[in-house]
Amino acid sequence: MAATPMKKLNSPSSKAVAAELGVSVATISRVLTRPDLVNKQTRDRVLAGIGRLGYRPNLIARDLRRGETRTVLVVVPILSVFFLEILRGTEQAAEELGFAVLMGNAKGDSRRTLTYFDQVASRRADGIILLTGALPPEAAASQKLPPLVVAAESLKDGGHPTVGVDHAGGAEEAVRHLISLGHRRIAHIAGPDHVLSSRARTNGYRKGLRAGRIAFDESLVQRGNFTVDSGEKMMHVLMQQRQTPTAVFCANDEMAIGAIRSLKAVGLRVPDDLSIVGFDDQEFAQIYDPPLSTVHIPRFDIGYQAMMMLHDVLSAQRVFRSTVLPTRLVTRATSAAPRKR
Amino acid sequence: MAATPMKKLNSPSSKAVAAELGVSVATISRVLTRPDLVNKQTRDRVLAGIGRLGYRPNLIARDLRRGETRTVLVVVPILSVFFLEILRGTEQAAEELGFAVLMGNAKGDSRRTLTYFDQVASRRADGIILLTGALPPEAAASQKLPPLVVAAESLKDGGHPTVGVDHAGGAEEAVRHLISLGHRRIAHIAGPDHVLSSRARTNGYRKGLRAGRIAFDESLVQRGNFTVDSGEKMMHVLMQQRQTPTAVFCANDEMAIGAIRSLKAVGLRVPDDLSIVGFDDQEFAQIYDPPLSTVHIPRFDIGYQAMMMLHDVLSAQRVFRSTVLPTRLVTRATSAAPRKR
DNA sequence: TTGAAAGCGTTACCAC
DNA sequence: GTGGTAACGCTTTCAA
Repeated sequence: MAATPMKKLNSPSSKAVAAELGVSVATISRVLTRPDLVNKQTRDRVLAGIGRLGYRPNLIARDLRRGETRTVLVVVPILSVFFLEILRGTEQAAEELGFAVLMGNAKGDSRRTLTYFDQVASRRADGIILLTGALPPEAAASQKLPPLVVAAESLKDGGHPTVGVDHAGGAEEAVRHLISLGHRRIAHIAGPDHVLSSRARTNGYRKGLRAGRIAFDESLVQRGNFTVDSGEKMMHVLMQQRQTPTAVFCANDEMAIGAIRSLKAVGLRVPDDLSIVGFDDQEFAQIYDPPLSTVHIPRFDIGYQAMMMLHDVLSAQRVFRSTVLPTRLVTRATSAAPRKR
Repeated sequence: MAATPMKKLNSPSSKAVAAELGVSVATISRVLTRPDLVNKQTRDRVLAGIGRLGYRPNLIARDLRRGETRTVLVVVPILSVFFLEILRGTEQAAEELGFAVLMGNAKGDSRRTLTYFDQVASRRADGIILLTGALPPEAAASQKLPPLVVAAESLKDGGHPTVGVDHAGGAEEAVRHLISLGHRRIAHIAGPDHVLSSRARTNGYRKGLRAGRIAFDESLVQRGNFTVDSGEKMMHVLMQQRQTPTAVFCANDEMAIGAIRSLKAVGLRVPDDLSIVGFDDQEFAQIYDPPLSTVHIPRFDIGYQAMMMLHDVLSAQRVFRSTVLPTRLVTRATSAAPRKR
């Protein structure tokens, strides 16, 4: 046990270093920011002094002077795995651009998002990446929005730069996959109707059926709420129908797992008796038993692109580039040809 | 599609507001920070003006003046689910204390941790919560450490304030649980030897055996590396022994799942044929089929306590309080009495 | 190539 | 109760 490691760290100011070395503070600053402007001799002397004295420029003072923080705020609706990989992407891009990333958690409360808008109004960050899907209603009206990029939801929010995901396309691909395996009675456990991505996935489901010339059958779609439990329940409902499905496309991975659980409970096996496909490709999808066929969302890219786009917004005056990223079907062990009768 | 929502937001300075209202900047500042010091009439007038003009104090300037940022930096070794709940706890405490939380990702590179130390040397944050388990070797030597709390690993790093977890206690409880069910041949799939928490869990395992008067049998412990695959492999090894175990205590949940997978592959059932207990209580543990018996780590509390402790460190000069938080066994569906012979 | 000095937008001390 | 003003530590003209 050391004596007192918690030394109050009094890193010196540029003034102190300047005095010590007999140069001006301007020179110190230049050595750090525009070294080419200063004579090699003095430069080396200053550099040495900085090292010896352990000088660190006060970034707060620099930010104040420069009027920018080179920091962005990423606001997530809730702290969940889903956003982790997005965050990684944002971080990566931020690092490349020399930005720092601050994370804000709205905790499902749109008013908390407003608090974060305030952070940039207060100059703690230069801009915001919104992963909350929608602008808080209170803000939508306001004229004074911070530099903003909306990501992960392909909402049409009146022309903000957006990084979206092709939910419909992914859903369609999943259904086509099932069809190509030979399925005809393909059910759908949908997500909440008010979630835009959820709606898009249902649209994709219908489009997939149409492509396979399969009539849409209302009794084959049930609506869950993205939880394992709701998936389990809806699967149960589906199995009560007169004609049971041979495959189910679920709007997310949790519900897919619920569906499988429901099937296992009555002694049915996946994919032997029924095929299941999820959506999201969450981490547990490949760990699960059996490993889940699902639609992969390019989460890293979402984060990366959003950061890059925000950077554009920040440097240029106004940018309207928006992107929709493609999804990708990952076939694992829960989808197979239907049982022959 | 609106015309141009990306208005450059020119929030006015206190000087501008002061001029507009015919008061001094000092008054503006006081209204915001010590409202009791100013006459109710002027206060109301200023407040109204602030609202009308959309004034936001520049926090950067305030920080510079005050010499603190009321921001802490949480450094995670990697961006994984495990740290999510810890972060939630830190955030909660930070909010209660009026602090902001910045997250840094060391990406498994101890030198990157040093970069984050620099952030506080540069006054972007007041202190650091280290979730990386250990101080970077380069820093351990240095005298100039930032205000620091080490969390989630109960390392003895020369007297830094620490929020630890009782890994050994949790492991012991898991083993006692297995014993109480009637198991006698209890194997252990350990984690990497260089990870302190992993060693502590193995110690707990031995302690549990001792408590049950069961002789330690070296052939019953295999070392994995915390991945699903390693768990699978080690379980396979275990089943090659002359005398196979009836239960296995795994040092984390991933390896527990690997173990179960290995068993299923050879037609053995959990918990009918073998009991499995994991450690960590990750999210997927309760989703898995069958739901995993495991040792819960109070992640939220770790984060919460660490933030509170850092606050202490920041306000008092030097504090040496350290805490070890208890774990809790969660029995789900992978542990049961051994098969009768 | 270097230094002096004016700010950046606050806060807090000192007068009044 | 309120105003004037000197810092906080930096960057960036402008002169020399």
